[in-house]
Formats: sequence, C-alpha cells, structure tokens
Amino acid sequence: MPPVAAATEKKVTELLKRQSLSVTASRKRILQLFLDQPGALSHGAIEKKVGSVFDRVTIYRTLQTFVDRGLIHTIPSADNAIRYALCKDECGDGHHRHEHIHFVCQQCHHTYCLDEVVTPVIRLPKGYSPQQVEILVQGKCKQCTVSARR
Amino acid sequence: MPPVAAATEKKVTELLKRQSLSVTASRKRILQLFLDQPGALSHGAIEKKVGSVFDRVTIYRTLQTFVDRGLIHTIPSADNAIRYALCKDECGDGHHRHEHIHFVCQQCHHTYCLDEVVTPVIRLPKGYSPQQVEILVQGKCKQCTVSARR
DNA sequence: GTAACTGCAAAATATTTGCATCCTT
DNA sequence: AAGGATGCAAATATTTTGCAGTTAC
Repeated sequence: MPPVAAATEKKVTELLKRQSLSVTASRKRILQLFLDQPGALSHGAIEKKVGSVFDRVTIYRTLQTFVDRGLIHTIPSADNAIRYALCKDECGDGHHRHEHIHFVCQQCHHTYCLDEVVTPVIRLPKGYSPQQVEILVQGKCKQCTVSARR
Repeated sequence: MPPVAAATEKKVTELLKRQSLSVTASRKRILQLFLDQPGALSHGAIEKKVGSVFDRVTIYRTLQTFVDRGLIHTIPSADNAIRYALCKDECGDGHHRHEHIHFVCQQCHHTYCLDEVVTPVIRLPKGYSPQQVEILVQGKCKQCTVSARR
C-alpha cells in the first residue's frame, strides 16, 4: 500500500471512531471520497464513483448516518439532487452550524464550500427570527474560468 | 360568481395572456393558487390543493411552463422538495432575476419571498465569477412567532 | 382548422422498508 | 456473543415520455 493511501485510511478511520461509528468498508470508502476532493457530492455521483461495490441502499443509509453525526452536511439545490459536503469540526452529533457559502459552478457543476468567505448579516423584517442562513452562489468556478482563458 | 373570485380570474387570465400562454383550466387554477397565498408551493402541495381534478403530469408540465416563461421561480431546498413561487415583473420569457431572500419557517414549513430585504454583496475569492445569489434563511416566521406568544 | 394542451398508460428513476445474514467491537 | 451494518427483495414515491384525444384561438 502506498504511504499516501495509508495516511488517508488512518484519517478516515479516526474520523469514524471519533463519532463512535463502527469502521466498515462502505463508510471508509464513502468518507474517503469526500476527503479526496474539495467539492460536494450527490448521491448519484457517489454511486458512480464507488461503482457496484456497495448496495445503493447502503449509500443512502451511510449518508444519512454521516449527516446525523455531523460528519457531512446537505446543500440545498433547485434540481432535486441534494449534495453533501464535509463538515468542519464545529459540527457534531445531531447539530450543525454552517455559516459558510456554497458555490455551484454552472459549467462543471461542481459545488464548493467557501469557508473563507464572510457571511453577511441579513436584516429581516420584524417578526422573522432567523436560525440558520444558507447562501448559494451560482456562477463560474476558478477551474472553469482558467480553462476558458486558454 | 362572487366579485372577488371574478377579479382574481381576470388577473390570472391576464397574466397568462401576457406570456402568450393559452388560457386553460389547469393553468388558471394553478396560477390562482400562487396568487391566493404569499408563500411558495411544492409540487406535492399543489397536488393536494387541486385534488384529482388535474392529472399529476399536467401539474408537472404546467409548473415547468410557468418557470420557462418567468411566471414562477424555483427555490432550492435540502429536502428534495423544490418549491415554486411567483416571480416579480422583472422576470420574463427564458430569464430570471431574483435578488430576494427566501425564508423557510421551521415550524409551519411555509416559504416566503422577502422582496423588501436588501441582498448583501458577497465578496468571493479570486477566480470565482458569481452570476446569481440565492439566500435561504431558516427560522420562525411572523405567524408562528405571534401564535407562540399567546 | 391547427397548434397547443391534457389525460392516460407506462417507463424510468429515486427513495424507503423489512428481514435475514454478516461484520465490528 | 451481541448489536449494529449490509445486501437483497420489494414496496413506495417521484419524474419523464409517448401518444391519442380534446381544447383554445
């Protein structure tokens, strides 16, 4: 086994153990997918990437478990394809806090979590009590802007 | 026919004609649903409201037509239930522009378009070109805050 | 009259549930 | 060994497509 893969495997296992989840092949594989790339993944994308190694039902259940434990979070979408992305350390069992922005590229359809962007304060009309703010920006991502210039 | 219903009927018809859409029973009924209440509606909610008068397929196609013509717009969600809401006059055939905020009540699950709220400018990292910003706020709405006080 | 719209049937797709078996701890 | 996780089958729900009949203009 190459040293890099071994290191990722260790990290994945550690993350699962931290959430008191049993370390199984499917959980390791799916969690690894998220660590291997910066963006978000839909159920369908995950299914394609893992192939037919795991049952579709297992993927559904694994994703749900990860969301419940605060390992990943959902990103709303207008195309009936919920995407999931890794959480930061502040999230834990049963609670989520995400004040970051999600960027969806209209060209390559990748979704990014922009942690470094400051989320603005939104002033709502009287009577509305905000709990959670979700900001979705659509446009062209770094990658696609660069490749268009060539 | 009561005068109010007649007035709504006229408005609905006018809206459809303005978009060069034939005025049919299902289109009138569905568009009226949106005019009758301030919030957003999911496909499922519409189906419940209209009963079995129209085929489910007709509802799908009607909603799609309305979106294409700029009569309504979609609101992203994290629960695989896209909601639709009326557009303002700026939207038209094939193009949408919505810089307003959507508020989803966690208690009554109604979705509101808050047109009066100023959407903040979001500063993105280098390389990202924003096209459209979508802001979703979750919390407790006016109605639910008031009724909780009683 | 003609083009567009609708309803029905059916296909394709997505999601959930129950249960027996297997694996992790 | 025990509880939890998985795979399989099947039920359920959602969305799309084709086509024939109907309606709006």
